[in-house]
Amino acid sequence: MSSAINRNRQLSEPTIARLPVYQRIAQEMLRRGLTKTDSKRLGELAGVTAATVRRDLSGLGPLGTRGSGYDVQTLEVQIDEALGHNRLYDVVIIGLGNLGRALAGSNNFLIRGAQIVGLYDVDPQLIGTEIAGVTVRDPRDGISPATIGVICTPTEVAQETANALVEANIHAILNFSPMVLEVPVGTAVRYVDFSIELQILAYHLTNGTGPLGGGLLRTLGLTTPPVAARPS
Amino acid sequence: MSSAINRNRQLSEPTIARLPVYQRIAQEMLRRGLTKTDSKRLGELAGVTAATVRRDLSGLGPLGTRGSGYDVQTLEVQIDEALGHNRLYDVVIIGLGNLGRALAGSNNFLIRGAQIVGLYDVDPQLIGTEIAGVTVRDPRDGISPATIGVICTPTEVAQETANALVEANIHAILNFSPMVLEVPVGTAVRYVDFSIELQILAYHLTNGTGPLGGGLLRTLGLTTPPVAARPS
DNA sequence: GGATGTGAAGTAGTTCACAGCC
DNA sequence: GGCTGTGAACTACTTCACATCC
Repeated sequence: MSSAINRNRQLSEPTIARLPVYQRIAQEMLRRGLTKTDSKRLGELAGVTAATVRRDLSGLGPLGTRGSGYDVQTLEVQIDEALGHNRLYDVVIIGLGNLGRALAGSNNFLIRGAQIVGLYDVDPQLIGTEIAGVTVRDPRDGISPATIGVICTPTEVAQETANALVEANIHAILNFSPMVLEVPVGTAVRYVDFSIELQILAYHLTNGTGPLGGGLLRTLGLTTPPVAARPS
Repeated sequence: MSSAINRNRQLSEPTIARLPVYQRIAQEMLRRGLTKTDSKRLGELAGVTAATVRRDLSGLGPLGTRGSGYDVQTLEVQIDEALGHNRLYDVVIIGLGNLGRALAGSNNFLIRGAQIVGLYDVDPQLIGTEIAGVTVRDPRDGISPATIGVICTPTEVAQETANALVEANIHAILNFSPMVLEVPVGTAVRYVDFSIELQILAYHLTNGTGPLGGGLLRTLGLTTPPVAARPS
C-alpha cells in the first residue's frame, strides 16, 4: 500500500470534480517545463477563485509552500494519489461505434492505472478485429470481470448492457447513453451526456446570463455531486 | 418572440443542469405513452429528491397540478422553452475523428433547434466527403458563422481552433479537448472531459465513498455552474 | 385525499481576510 | 514581502414541512 501523508480528510464532491482539472493544468505546466505555480494562476486557468484552489488543495495535506506557491511536480503526484490513480483499473467498453472507438483510442480518456481489458460489440463485422490493440468480442459470449464498465451502445440496448455488466460483477458503470439505468443498490452509475452541456450553452445564449456577457474571462463546466435517490 | 407564461425567474445553475435530465425522462415517458407523473417518480429516475424536483420545476412557472402531479407533455414543452430550444442554433464541428463523427451522427447530441451548418477537418482524405449529410470543408478556408462551435480536434491544435472560431465571430464554444482555452472576455467556453467522470468513479472506488456502499439506488453525474475567473 | 408550491430551516460550498510561515 | 492554509462570514442549494389548491 503506497501511503504518503494521505490525510484522508473526506473531500467534497465539487472538490473531487475539480482535482482532475488542476491535474490537467499541472501536467500541461510540466510539459512546458514550469516547476512552480501559485493558487492565483491555477485559479485563472481552472476558472475558479484562488481561495477555492487553496481550499481544495489543502484537503490533500499541506502541499504548498507559504510565500512561494506550489511545486508543480508535487501537485501532480499528490492529486494522482488522492484520486486513486495508483490503483489499477480494468476497464471494459461495450459498443464500438464512433464513440466507443474514440474512447478506446484516446490517450486522454484512460487515466494512469486504467487499462482496457475488454472491447465488445455485437456487430459481426467488428468481432475479431483489433482496436487499440485489443480484440473485439461478442458481449453475448460473456463479459470479462473488470473494475469499470463503459456503456457506448445505442440507447435502446443500454439497460440490457447494464444488466450484463452487473452480471459480470462490475459495480462501477460509466454510461454514455442518455438512458437512465436501473441498477441494484451498490452499483455506481455515472452519466455523461454531451447534449447537456450544449443545452446549458443554449440556455445562457438565450437568456444572456452566466458565462456570456458577465465580463468573464472564461468558464469551466465541471461535474457535480452524484445525488442519490433513496430506494422508495 | 414566443412568449408563454415565461416567468423569467432566474434559474440556478444546478437547476439548469437538471432540466435536461427531467426532459430526457419526460421524452422517454411520452415514448412509452405515459401522460402523467409526479415529483416522486421524477426524482427517483433523475436521482434527486422529490423536493428538489418540485423546487426546480416551480421555477418555470406553475406547471403542475396539486393533488395529481405533472402532465408529461406540458413538462416537455415547458422545459424545452426554458432551455431555449425554441430558438435556432447553428452548430459547427471542427475535427472529425471518431469523436467528431460520433457527435455529428448522433441524434442525442443535437437538441431541437440545433442544426449542423459546418463540418471541418484538415485531413485531405475527409475534405469533400459527406458526413451526416454535410460536406466536410477545410477550416483554413474559413469557418462559417454559427451560434455554437464544437472543438473535437487533437489537444495540440485546440487553442488555434478556438482562435479560428472567435475569428468567425462564434461566441459559444463546447470544447471536448482537455485543453484549457484562452478566449476573449464575452466568449463562453464549456468543457466536456470524459476522463473526469472516470476519475470520479476511481476516487469513489478507492475510498469506498459516495456512490458506492452508501446504499444508494443510483447516481447521476450532472454539470455544475461554470465558475468565473476574474480577469487578472 | 393527495400532490404541488413555497416559506423556513438546515446543510454545503465558497469567499473573505488574516495569522502563520517561508 | 508574499503566498499558503484556515477560522469565520457569507452565499447558495437542498430538504423539511405544511398551507394550498385540485
